[in-house]
Amino acid sequence: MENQNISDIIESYLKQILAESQQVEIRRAEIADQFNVVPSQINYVIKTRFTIQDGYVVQSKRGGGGYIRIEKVKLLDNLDFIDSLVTAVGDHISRHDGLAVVRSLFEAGAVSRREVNIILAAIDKDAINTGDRDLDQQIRARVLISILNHLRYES
Amino acid sequence: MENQNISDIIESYLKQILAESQQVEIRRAEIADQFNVVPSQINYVIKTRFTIQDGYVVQSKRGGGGYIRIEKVKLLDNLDFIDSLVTAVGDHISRHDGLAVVRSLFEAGAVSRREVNIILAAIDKDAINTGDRDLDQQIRARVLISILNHLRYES
DNA sequence: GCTTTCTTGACTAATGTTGACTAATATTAT
DNA sequence: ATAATATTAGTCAACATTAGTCAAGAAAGC
Repeated sequence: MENQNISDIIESYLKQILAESQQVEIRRAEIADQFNVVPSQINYVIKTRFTIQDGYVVQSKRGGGGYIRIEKVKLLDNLDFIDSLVTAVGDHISRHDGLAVVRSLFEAGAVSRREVNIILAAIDKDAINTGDRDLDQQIRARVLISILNHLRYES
Repeated sequence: MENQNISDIIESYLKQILAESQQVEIRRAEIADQFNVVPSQINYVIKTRFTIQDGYVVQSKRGGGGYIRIEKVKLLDNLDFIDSLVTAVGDHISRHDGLAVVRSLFEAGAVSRREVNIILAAIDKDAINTGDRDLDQQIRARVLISILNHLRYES
């Protein structure tokens, strides 16, 4: 209770709203003003406390009428499995190893055969081909992890 | 939740009409007046929210009796649907336009909601993020086209 | 002390709004 | 018919309004 930093307080404030509502939509500058912090601190709070691992999905829009929307999502019970695959992918991955990850997903029943083909198309060598082999593997890793993260919850 | 900006409001207004009618025909100045904006804002709304990727075709005429007509097109009727999307994607595509393409796929019944999420995850900004925006758009285009091509074989 | 987390602000990016100018089409005058 | 004028829509660039990124420094934990 004591010695709470401002990020924790903002986190609590948002989660209090989310306890009664499926989602919360804010104007960044407004909340920053309300808690007397710089706007970018709101990004920090969201980035550190409202991740997909925590069960939150965040959307935003800039410009007039812009907003940040935090949505609470239902996490599936495959979390440990997804975690292990995310770890396996790491920050770069070859096509061959990527294939193995996707095959694991299929064998675990996490994705259908059609979905396998979509994922494979996304990480295909013709799709991701910058001419820089190392960069390709990094992009492939990010694409795969992004997909894995979306398989954590039902939308 | 509130649509704060006027462009969203005008978009909603037009789409509400399009929900019950195949097309809507407006006089630009009239709508601009109705929503208290400058006429060119109507062009902005149409350009950003009623693209072919979104499944709309826009025709207009100037001069006396001029009009802007927005027509909702049935993508399923188009046998070369995937082709048209591939063309629309081109050799580079923004996240915004990519989203529209995926939405079209879904509305055409070419992919399920689950598959939509997988594809969106694959072309997400966190997934494809080399630090070079141009390169990102190129990769996003290739990934999308790779997926589109695989969908062509499956269906 | 060293490491991690938090705070801050300068800079960047995306999106929306406005108005001056241009272009196309229709109507009217000659 | 042709030219002049009126009536529409289109383009573009400046400006406004939001959110995002990043890195430096401060504070807290160990």
